[in-house]
Parts: sequence; C-alpha cells; structure tokens
Amino acid sequence: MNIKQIAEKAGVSVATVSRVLNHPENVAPATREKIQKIIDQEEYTPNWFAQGLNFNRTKTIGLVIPHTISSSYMEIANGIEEVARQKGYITFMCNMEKDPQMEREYIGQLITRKVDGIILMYSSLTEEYMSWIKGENIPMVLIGENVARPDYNSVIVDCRDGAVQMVAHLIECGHDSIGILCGRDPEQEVSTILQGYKNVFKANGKEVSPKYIQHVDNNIEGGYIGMKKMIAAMTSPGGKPADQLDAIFATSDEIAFGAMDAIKDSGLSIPEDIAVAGFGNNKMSNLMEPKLTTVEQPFRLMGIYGARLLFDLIDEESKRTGRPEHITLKTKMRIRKSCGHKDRIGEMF
Amino acid sequence: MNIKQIAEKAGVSVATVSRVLNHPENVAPATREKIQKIIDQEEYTPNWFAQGLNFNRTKTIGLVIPHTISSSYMEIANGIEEVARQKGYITFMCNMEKDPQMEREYIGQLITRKVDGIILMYSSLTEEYMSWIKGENIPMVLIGENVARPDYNSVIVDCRDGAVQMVAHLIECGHDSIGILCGRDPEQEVSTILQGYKNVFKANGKEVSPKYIQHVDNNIEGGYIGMKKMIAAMTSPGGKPADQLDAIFATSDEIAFGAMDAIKDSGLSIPEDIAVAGFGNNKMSNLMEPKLTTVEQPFRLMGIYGARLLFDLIDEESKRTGRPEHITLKTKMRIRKSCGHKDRIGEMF
DNA sequence: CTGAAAGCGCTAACAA
DNA sequence: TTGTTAGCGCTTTCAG
Repeated sequence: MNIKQIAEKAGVSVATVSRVLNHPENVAPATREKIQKIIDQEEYTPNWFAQGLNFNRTKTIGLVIPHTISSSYMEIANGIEEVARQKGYITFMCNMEKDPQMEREYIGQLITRKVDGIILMYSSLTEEYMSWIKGENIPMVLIGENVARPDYNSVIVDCRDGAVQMVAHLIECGHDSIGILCGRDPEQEVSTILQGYKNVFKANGKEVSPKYIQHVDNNIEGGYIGMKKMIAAMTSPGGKPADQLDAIFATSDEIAFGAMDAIKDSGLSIPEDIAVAGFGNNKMSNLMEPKLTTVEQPFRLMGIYGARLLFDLIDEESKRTGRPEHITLKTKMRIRKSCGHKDRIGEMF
Repeated sequence: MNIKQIAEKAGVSVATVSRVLNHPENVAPATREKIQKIIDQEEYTPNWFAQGLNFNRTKTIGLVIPHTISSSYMEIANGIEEVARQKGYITFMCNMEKDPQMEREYIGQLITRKVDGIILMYSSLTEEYMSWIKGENIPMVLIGENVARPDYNSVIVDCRDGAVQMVAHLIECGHDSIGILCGRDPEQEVSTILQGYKNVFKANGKEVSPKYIQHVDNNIEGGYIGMKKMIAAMTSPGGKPADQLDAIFATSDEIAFGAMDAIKDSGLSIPEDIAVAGFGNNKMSNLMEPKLTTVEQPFRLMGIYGARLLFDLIDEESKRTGRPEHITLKTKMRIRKSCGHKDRIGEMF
C-alpha cells in the first residue's frame, strides 16, 4: 500500500495525504480524519527510502563496539540506547570484534545508510581515518578514549587517577612489590593506567622494575597465562613461590579473574600470598572468591553522557562547528577482600 | 556528489555510470575505466535511499536480542554476525531489554527499514503478532524457542534432555532432595527444563514437592534471593540449615552464581552441604569456587545455524513458502566440582 | 484548504 | 555501446 493508493481510496490527492502525515495542521479537520482513518485501516507506513530521499535523515544512530562479550561495553551501550529511545531514535549496534578493518567497514556502512550520528567506543581508528569521517560531516562522539583527541567530542574516564588510587591503596595495605598485568590494545586506557601505576612508584621514590610489568591479552585466558608467567619469573629457586610478589594489579577485571584462577592453581592463596586488584567493577567481581577489589568505572553513565553529547550535536547545527566538548568522569574504589585490606572489607557493593 | 555529477565529469549519461555500478560487463572497457577512475577519485557511493527505492533490498539483517548483559545471547549474536559478514550482509542488533513492547517496536522499525531478514532470539511475541509478521512476508527465523512453533523456521536446543541428564546425574551423585531455581520468562526454555526435572523424579517414582521449586528473576540477584528463601524454608527449627536440601539446580548459570553466593553467605559449603548445578556454561562458570557443574548450550552454533537458515530463506524464494525447518541442537554436560561428583571432577573445560 | 507538478538520486526498459 | 526517459514513493512549492 502506497501513498497513491491511500489518496485514491480517500478521493484526494497524494499531496493531501502527505500533508496529514507531515503537517496535519494544514488540512481541514474533516478531510484529515477521513484520511487518517484509511491510513490506520490499511496500516499504511510511508516508504522508508522515499522518505529518506526527501528528508535525508533517519532518526537512527550507529554504535560501534569493540566486542560484545565484555559486559562493560554492553553497559555503555545500554546507557546510550536509553537516551536514544527517549529521543525517539533507534540504535544500531555494530560489533567490530576488535578488528580495525571491520570497524572501518562498519563505519562506512553506517555513513552510507545515513545514520544521523555515530558513537565510537574505544575506537582504534587512526587519526587519518578519523579526520576523513570528520570530512563526511556527520555528528560523532568518542567514548572511552584516554589518548587526547582534542578535535573530537568525547567522554572519557580518568583512569590514571583510578590507577593511582588503587596502587596507593595497595601500598597502604602493606604490599610492597606490586605487579601489573596490562591488557593489550585497542583499549587505550591501559597505557594511562600503567602511567598511573608508575607515577605512584616514582612519587614514593621506588623503582619500577620491568619484571613487574606483564602485557597480556585482555581477557580471562590472558590473565591466567600472564599470572602464571609472572609467578614463574618471581619464584627464586628453593624459595617459596612468589615471595618477591605481594600483589597484582590487573587493568581489567577479566584479566584479574584469570589471574586469581592462576594463583589458586599454583597453590597460593588470595590475598594472603598474593593480593589482587582489578579495574572495571564487572558484575561478577563480587562473586569471586575472594571478592575482587577493583576500580569501578561508570560505564552506564558514560553511555548516557555520550549519547546526550551526540544529540546536542545532531539537534544544534552550531555545536557541530564549535569547539569539541570533553567530558571526564571519575572512577570509584571498590575495596573488597582480594586486596587484603583489614579495615574496609565490610564495605560491599 | 551524485550520479549526475559523476556523469558530467566523465562526459557520459547517468545510465552509463549506473551501468558501471551494476552491470559493468555491459560497458566498453575504456569508458568503464574512465568512469571508475572518477568514481574512485570522488569517493562516490550511490545514495542509499535512491538505490533502495529501486531495489527494495538492503543487504541488512535485523537481530532482536532479549538483553545485552548476558554473554550467552552475545555468543549467539556473534555466530550470526560471522555468517552474515561472509555473505556480505551487515547485522543490526536491537536490544529489547526483555520488554515485549520494545520488541514489537524494534521489529516494526526493522521492517520499515526493509531489512532482508529478521532473527528473533528467545522472543516473547504472541502468536498473533508473529503471524502479523508472517503477513509482512519477510524471512524470519526464531532462535532459542522451546515451545513448539511449528509454523516458523527455528533453531532450538533440547533443554529437556539436558535437564534430564543433569538431574539424573545429581541423583547419581547421591543427592536426594534436589531443589530447582527457575528463571522467569521470557526464556521459554525454563518450562522445558522444569519438565525435564519433573520427568526424572517421576521416572524414579519420586514425589516432586512444590517446596522444591522456586521461581526467581533470571539473573544473579534473583538466584541469590531465591536461594536464601529456599534455605530459610528448608531449615527446620533446631535442625541444621538446609538439612532437607542436598542439591540445587538452576535454570541458568547466572542464577547459579547468585545461589552459590547465598549458600556461602549462609555459612554453608558447596558441594558438601548443598551441591549446585547450572545451565548454560557461561564463560565464568569455571572460575567460580567451586567451579560450577553446568549444562553447556551450543550458543555460537545456534547463531551460525540460525543465520544459515535465514539466508536460505532470503536466497531461495521457494523455501519461504515451503515447510518450515526446525533444527534441534543437543546440550553437553560439564561436570565440575560444584555438584560433588567424586570421579569426574578432573574433566575440566 | 487542496491539487498539479517538479524533484530527491538512482535503475532499467527502450531507442538509437 | 550508449543515451533518453519513465518510473520508484514521497515531499513541497506554487497556483488556484
């Protein structure tokens, strides 16, 4: 059923039908109602393409996600979707599976399909490609970058600060030798966390030995393998395993989960032999045994702020050319049992 | 830049440009190359809407997901995306947050946007609405239904069989009183699992007391609360807590996680006091302490089969009207420590 | 308040 | 091999 048929059925011109669809106030109430009735009856919806051809906007935003297995990203996505729905927009999620090639492909598709705006989460795009997108003149916001991208609107988390707090806390808990398991790219925040880690040591006048820094895949398996390696490296012949290692700080909770598993598998206990701290406050982190001390990131909020930023851009032409906005959110310590703190263990959830 | 401008630049008609885009073999090599060069130079891409208006297909499939927090759904989605990508299709994921109203809305949007096919995961749609979609004549497949929907193409898992195996196994392990925590809708499979549970009891000539069946929200918190309630109900005054309960079977791993937490919080141990079994083989299930015995569902495979089914429907008009196909996949037991089995605990992952 | 007609960008049948 | 032109379904300007 198309607009012409509706017009015929109503005995009016297509223009009038189009009007009741787009500017009903310009149609005589009687005709309007007559036409509306037929529209309802026939369950007529204007052809998407024809409409797009005229309006060139789609009430759709695109969302590119590094991968879908991590619940953190999904929480951000939820925040975005919530805002989008309120604005009457539909969100298309594209899963790039951490493949930059795929990310570019999806972005191209989204632009082709004329989405009204794009949100990139933890994007691994090069500056060059970024500026190409900018040339396409489509509203875009970045979520979760820590490398400064002054030219783009973005929502980021102050991970350095989070890391500083956590490492300082571990030291406070009496842990002296603190290793760090760094997840590999594209999560840019990892390097920021590492910086925070180093900063604390420097501030305390301590050395940071490269032995204590282990780069691993950013998932459970990566954490497991990395931890096993570190334990092996730290075990002096004849000595007790891991007697040169008091605590381990992982740049994601997933890595921490794997690390905990490895520690237990090595016959060591947490936090007595090795304390563990994560980053992210994954849903599962307080179901681990022991419950995982971690740095909470405000994922959902990142999504909400990011989406609002995007809709500002979409709604107000002027903001598009103005200076990009940067929103920085703070992390929050979640002290639980795995870090071996004596006083604050009661403070859960 | 539009086709007309390209045509002008090349000194040809729009038809010729259109031809090099769609039927290059019908264009003289020389002209073709000349035009192609300009197309590349100008980074011209045909207008999506104009093209859609003519072709009425979009190389896009829509995917409706109950919610995005559960990694199981995401695994199915990954399987689907993989197949879609190979076919040159792009997948749009819509997150319905377990709200049937939202599901209908999204489906409407997908149809409006002329996706070439739709995959519904664990849909909560009424038969009525389903048949409305059927009327729209758009290829559709259902993934993860267990209620028989003979009229629709679908991929399901034989959960009853999985449940039967698991409950039988628990009995074999010497557990006598086995409670079940059932997640609430829309996961239809829950009722199938419950049936399996009951069947085993009947087959063994045992009673199924309603006390042992607890309905809970299908998430970690639900599992926690449900387990707490059951423990309370089972604790006879003066008796040891839970002395009427040997094991608990949860219809999802998430519920099981919550239940484990509740058991520990009650000062009981797993599996000595209460054994636990889950359903799903969530990534985290072997990081729990103790590692969770569970029924593995072949999520990724479900996605792959579902997508293949959909593309069969899309590619072959004939299949659309033919008899719907039903693919049933089997579950697999993952016996770990939480169920208290003595012999097979070594068998991990 | 309503209708006729041009135009959005592209494809494909038909002519040349 | 290429060009001309009529749509695809809708919106909107301009007349009436």
